[in-house]
Amino acid sequence: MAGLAPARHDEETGGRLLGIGAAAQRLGVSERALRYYQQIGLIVPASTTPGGLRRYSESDVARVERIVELKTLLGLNLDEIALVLRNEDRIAQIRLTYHDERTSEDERRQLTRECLALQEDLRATVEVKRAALDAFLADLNARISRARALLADHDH
Amino acid sequence: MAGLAPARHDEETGGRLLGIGAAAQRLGVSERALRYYQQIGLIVPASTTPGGLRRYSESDVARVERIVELKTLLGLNLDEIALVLRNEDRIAQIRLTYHDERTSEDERRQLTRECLALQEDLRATVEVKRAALDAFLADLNARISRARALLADHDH
DNA sequence: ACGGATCTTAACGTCAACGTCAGGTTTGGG
DNA sequence: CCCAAACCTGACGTTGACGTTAAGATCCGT
Repeated sequence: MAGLAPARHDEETGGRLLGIGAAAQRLGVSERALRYYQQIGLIVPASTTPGGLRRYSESDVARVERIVELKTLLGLNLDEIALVLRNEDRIAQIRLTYHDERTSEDERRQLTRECLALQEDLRATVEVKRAALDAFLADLNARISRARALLADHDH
Repeated sequence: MAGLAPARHDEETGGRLLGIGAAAQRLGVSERALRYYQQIGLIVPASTTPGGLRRYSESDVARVERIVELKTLLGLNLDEIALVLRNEDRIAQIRLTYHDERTSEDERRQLTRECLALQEDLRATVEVKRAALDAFLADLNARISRARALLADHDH
């Protein structure tokens, strides 16, 4: 089974669904943002009431948290985030298909390779960013050392 | 003597100045962006022709490179970038007037300390980002390892 | 079955960071 | 001196990611 993976299917949502207001508050984003994310296909609430009100599950919340992370941390725009999420959805689907009896050995290997390639692609871009950030930090530290030297010199 | 904002000593520009077109092409930004950066006070070209054409020095180019770096790498907006650059200009100016008789010891120490604080503040935010990025990478690597394990298992 | 909080869609507004003309000016090579 | 290329200054347009009403529907506790 999935260890810590959010492979939660909505059969297991246990009734603890959030309205859009509560979800927005917990996430620290606006209701408008949640509707907008849905509008552009980033997320669909786990269910809706017969009257049409959005109900968000915990995995929905986690998904939005990921959206925010990808946005603030990696600086991706919503189109790029859509790509990443689609990849991850694909991976989840592959994992499901993988355990299906009707899936052949060859198919499974193929799917796993595809999944691996997608993840490694993302890792490559992230590592480029990390390297650049390290260089930036090194430069910054050098500047700080020089300023410190100036100070120490003056305090003689 | 235009000693207002840009404290770069371009005595040694050796005539190798770039027009806005060449500068933009080398930097991979638009001419409009360069004019806009000037408009909001991020950069002033090293000189202008008597007719009013902008001429960019190598240090101007370097400055714009820094702007782009701060933008793409740290995700700062132009207002925040203005803050960082002004701080760095200040440090450069302090370094230049280091042996100026008219600056008192106390003044120098105060300025240096102030700049140091600002730099360390920037470093703090950058390091937070770096830590988050590392966590992100670790998670990604874990996912990749699991996928690899799946593959190896199947290749048995 | 009612009323107030919560939510709906639709539509227009906003802001940063430029893009894109239009119409006139400057420059550098021949 | 001439002219095409490069450049200038406004001024208005665009795009992404929402913010903000407006006018009405839905949910839920009593």
